[in-house]
Amino acid sequence: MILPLHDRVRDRVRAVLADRYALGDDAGVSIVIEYPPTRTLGDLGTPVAFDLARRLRKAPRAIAQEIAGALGAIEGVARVEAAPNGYLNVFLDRRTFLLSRLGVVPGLPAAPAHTEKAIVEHTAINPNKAAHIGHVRNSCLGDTLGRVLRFRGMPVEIQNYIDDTGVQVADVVVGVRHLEGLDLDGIRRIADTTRFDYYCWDLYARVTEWYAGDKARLQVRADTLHDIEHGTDPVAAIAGFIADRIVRCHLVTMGRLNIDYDLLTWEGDILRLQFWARAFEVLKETGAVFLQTEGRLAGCWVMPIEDDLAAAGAEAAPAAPAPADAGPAGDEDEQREKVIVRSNGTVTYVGKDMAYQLWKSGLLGRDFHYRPFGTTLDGRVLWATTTDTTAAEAGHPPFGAAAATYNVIDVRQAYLQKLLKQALIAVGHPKEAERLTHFSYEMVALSHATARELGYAPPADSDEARKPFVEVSGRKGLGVKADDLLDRIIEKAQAEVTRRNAALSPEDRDRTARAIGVAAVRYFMIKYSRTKVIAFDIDEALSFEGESGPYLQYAVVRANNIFQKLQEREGLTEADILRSLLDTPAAALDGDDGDHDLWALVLEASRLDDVVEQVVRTLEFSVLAKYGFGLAQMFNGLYHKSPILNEERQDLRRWRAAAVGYFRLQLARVLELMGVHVPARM
RNA sequence: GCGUCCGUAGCUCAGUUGGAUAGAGCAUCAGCCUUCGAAGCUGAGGGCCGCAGGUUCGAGUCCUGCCGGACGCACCA
Repeated sequence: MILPLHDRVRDRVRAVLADRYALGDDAGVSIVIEYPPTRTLGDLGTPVAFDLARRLRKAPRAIAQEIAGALGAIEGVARVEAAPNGYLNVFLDRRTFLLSRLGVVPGLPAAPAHTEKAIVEHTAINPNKAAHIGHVRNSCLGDTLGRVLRFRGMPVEIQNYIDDTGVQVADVVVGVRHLEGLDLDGIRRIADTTRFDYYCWDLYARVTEWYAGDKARLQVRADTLHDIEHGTDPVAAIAGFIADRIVRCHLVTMGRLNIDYDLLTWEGDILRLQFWARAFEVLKETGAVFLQTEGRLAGCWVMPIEDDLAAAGAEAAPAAPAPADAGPAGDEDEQREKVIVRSNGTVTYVGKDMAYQLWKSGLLGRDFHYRPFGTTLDGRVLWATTTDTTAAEAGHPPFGAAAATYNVIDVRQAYLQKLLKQALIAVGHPKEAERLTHFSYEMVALSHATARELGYAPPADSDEARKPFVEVSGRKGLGVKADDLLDRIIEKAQAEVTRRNAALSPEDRDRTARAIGVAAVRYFMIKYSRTKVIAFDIDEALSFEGESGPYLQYAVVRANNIFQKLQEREGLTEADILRSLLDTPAAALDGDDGDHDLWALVLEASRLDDVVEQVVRTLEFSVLAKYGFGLAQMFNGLYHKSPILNEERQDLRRWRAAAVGYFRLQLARVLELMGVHVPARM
């Protein structure tokens, strides 16, 4: 870990600036710590002298030289140099650095842990059909976010929102009852004997077609929705059954990817427990919403939309809204408004979301009841909300009321998420709004090749054919199901594992193939910027070569093998080697022969904490993916160039082994952050 | 119309709060398995960083305009 050294260097430079140039903390000089492009130039560097050049009317190089001369000794630093171009470069004490990273000698104290809780909401798949590739992107990002926050010491609560009362579930209920003519027992038999999420996937597509055949049939949907909302059986019972079973399918699918949750929040409970009613009171009391009495929205409770939402006014435009009374001139609806409660008295999706968000931020003054729903991947109770007061209340951890909330939802929801934030401000909680983050990401589409493979080729002369990718459509049933993708990639991994490791037991082969498949899928989902549309190509995702999850795993497996062989052949453990380093000259690490690659690996491996900080700051996981890949690349280069087992010089092999030991520790951590396990062999 | 995002090598993409010679993977070509596992390594070719201005000691990165593309702006969720 490198950040404590950043801080130490930065503090010392700051002290020199204050001392020598009378530039205190209020002078606004930011001391940026970077990494010089090569290790011969230094290990850490700062361009601070460039910043000061104008202010001090001096050449950057001269300033850098002055600072370097005034710094004095810094613990853990071998020397500081002013580069000819004005950079101030820091060379670390390599031996001490590596030994302290490995715990052989005491290191710097760890940063204090965060204590505030964060809620991460992700997945939130409509419980009416199988998960597809787009959902996988959401869940992988959300799960990684949770892991990254926890890595920094923050308690995290992962929630999965279940929309069990919307039209999507209603549509499948319509299919069950009107297309299939089934009752609850009938659908239960099917659920018990088939891939139920796949069954519903197809049924849902058929219902969509059925509606298209005669618009009058939409009345059936409306009636079904009404029955679900009012708990009228048998419709409500069937809807409840479907949602429950599909959610369990989703949990299994996500579990295959090492993704799980602490709490399932059911939308139905938000309504039944009057969360909305309470939120509505708050919204009315604070004037955040008001009853529109005229115009086309007459009879609706609406929220005025802030200017900066509609038009990107850079300035705050104080007191712009001034709702209601004035009544904007006639039909010109200058003042834009968002309907929260429809004229028929029902609440919109945004309203429900506001109630949910108020609860998440601890501002609602109500709580759910909780029931055990299942078991998490690590054997804890997976909780779900409930209205049932007699359910097992005891023993559940406190839920909700987080200091920070992250909503992982695709970019198309940006507008609504912004409204949500605005609502928090409107009810008097700007701080909570500040700490509400919409973690947005772009869509997953299909490459033309993959769409063709799935039997969907847009007509050659159509607009679709000219686009760079083909859109996924859940309604038409067009898309790659998450489980199909996983099945295929694991099957392929298994063939590869079998070819390479004939002696492996079937169980080990299976486990290994699953680990590799997960790595391939999860790395693929992480390696692109979240602002980029992924044109999903099945062959590309299935590839295990080059920049891929398995490449990272393979590097760790190789490193593990070295230590295994050391143990087998010479009875040496990593601990033995580390102990022996205390009185071994560190020429190998110091690069006395002009080769700094071993040290470069150590320094790069230590950057994980710095990378994680950047990841959290930018919410950009491609940074983590690239870091892991680059680290693995450095190791692989060294692996071919600098042998350990076959190295005769004791000092060389020991320091190489120590560096590799640190490398595998750090890369394994990177993989863990991605939710990827390292198999014993592959 | 308004807003958000994207445009970097043949293809797919990185590029850290502006910094040192713009980097990977795939594809192509040439090499490397008797030496810790070749899911690997080494090397080569391939770039008006969409275009034009501006700010700066310094711009792929920030600002303005334009061009091209995606998405959003419902009494749908």
